[in-house]
Amino acid sequence: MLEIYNSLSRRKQAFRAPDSGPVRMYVCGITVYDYIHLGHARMLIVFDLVARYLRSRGYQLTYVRNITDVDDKIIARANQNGEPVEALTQRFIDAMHEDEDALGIARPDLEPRATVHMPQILGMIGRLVENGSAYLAGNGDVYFRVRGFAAYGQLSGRTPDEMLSAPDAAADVDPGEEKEDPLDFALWKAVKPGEPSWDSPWGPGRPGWHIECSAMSTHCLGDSFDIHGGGQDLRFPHHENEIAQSESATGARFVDVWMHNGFVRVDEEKMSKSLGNFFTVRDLLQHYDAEVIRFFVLSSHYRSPLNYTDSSLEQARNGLQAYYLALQDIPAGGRLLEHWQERFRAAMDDDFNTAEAMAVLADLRHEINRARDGGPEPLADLGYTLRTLAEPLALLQRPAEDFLRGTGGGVGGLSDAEIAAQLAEREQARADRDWARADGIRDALASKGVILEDGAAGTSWRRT
RNA sequence: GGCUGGGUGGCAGAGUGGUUAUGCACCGGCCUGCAAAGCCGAGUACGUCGGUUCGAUUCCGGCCCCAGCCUCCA
Repeated sequence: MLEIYNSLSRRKQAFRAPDSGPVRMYVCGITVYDYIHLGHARMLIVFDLVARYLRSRGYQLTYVRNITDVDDKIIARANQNGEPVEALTQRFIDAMHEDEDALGIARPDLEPRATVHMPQILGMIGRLVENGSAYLAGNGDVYFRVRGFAAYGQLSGRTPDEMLSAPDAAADVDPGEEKEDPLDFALWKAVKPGEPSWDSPWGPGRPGWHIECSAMSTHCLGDSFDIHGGGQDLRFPHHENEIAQSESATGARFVDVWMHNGFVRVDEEKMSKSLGNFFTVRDLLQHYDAEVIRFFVLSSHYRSPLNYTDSSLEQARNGLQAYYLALQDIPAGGRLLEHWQERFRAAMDDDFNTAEAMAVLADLRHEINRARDGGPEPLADLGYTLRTLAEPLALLQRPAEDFLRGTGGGVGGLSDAEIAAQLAEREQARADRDWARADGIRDALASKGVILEDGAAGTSWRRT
């Protein structure tokens, strides 16, 4: 039985799929004004994992992940670049897709963009104004009346009064805002010079950040849906506000299960743009295979902080390499060994505990190596089982040679042909029992990142 | 100040009221011309002070420390 930790109830709960129709999942995606970094990648990988695992468990799933393509930062960046907003966002949407593809992240079923859902956004704001949940201020902004929503604070575990007692709470109201209450937040921002705008019943302007997700998620999935995900930092205020808006507009319970992934840290500090301590996916891919990055991300539980240090990806690479070494030359065919599946499933059913699940895969790998010397379970079955179980993790799906001989992201290394030539030369040296020369060639290759292994069936090689 | 979540062996990272997590690294042995990979084996843990218990890393309480949110942020 699958259990998922629900941020709303603050405990693990048995997952209940809808009585009919697919499981509906919405995840807050990327605000596109720059290249994605490892923190974004974690979110993308985690929910890709959730989607894949749900499907592997037999659920039908509709997975929606939005793209925020209008907001303060985007506008600021576009102005800074002297570039139209649409050009900027399209550029980084393309870049995001490239990075996703590289990381083996399957596209969600729907990828709605805020700027093409203005009718839905305006419709929801209209309903909120009509039923008194929101109001038009003198400055042309439309605000949501937080005090009018009794359940406000349920997700963040704070009452409105507690929020106001924060040290800097009074500073929440920016100059130019005309809120009835400091906690109120903008649904619609009146246009300012140099900003893109859309017509609305309240005058030209653009949507606030939170409303797009309420409008697009309910538009794509219905007033109520099953899972809503995003990074930990979105829990408040973004998701709290989504609940308030959506439920005030529809009168229905918005979301069943809220999932929040933990942060990536760098030397125990949050990785973020504002701290400047981030690594973009593109930079990392220059040095490491994408699967190594995925392996690293999945090595810890999705809710735990993931600490990135200099050796993190080295460790991950060595670890992943061992799996592919075990999978090398495994006979084709085979069938799924169910007792391994049970162990794996038990781990994954426990709130997607990939760390535990990967320990099962490590044991399985060990069993494969033992089976080569004749074990109780057939090699082909063990290999097939390992690959099959790793499917929802999107790991170990390539031919072993591809991974082991891949460029590893290294630039300027030896070509396959050059390596082959060196190997032939070394074979001759070995045949001549000229060990000094053979070892010299091996050392020279090693210094260029090529590892040789002499086996019964000849010498094999791989790149580090 | 309020609210979250944490403190596990050299590093990463699960888990459990009494029995080996797992991986990487390191050490010994086997294998190898020597290596590598693999196998076999060893070692190094559970922030701190109390409490409950026959027994706590695991439950309870205090304390210390860390990270995050309370403002844009995956």
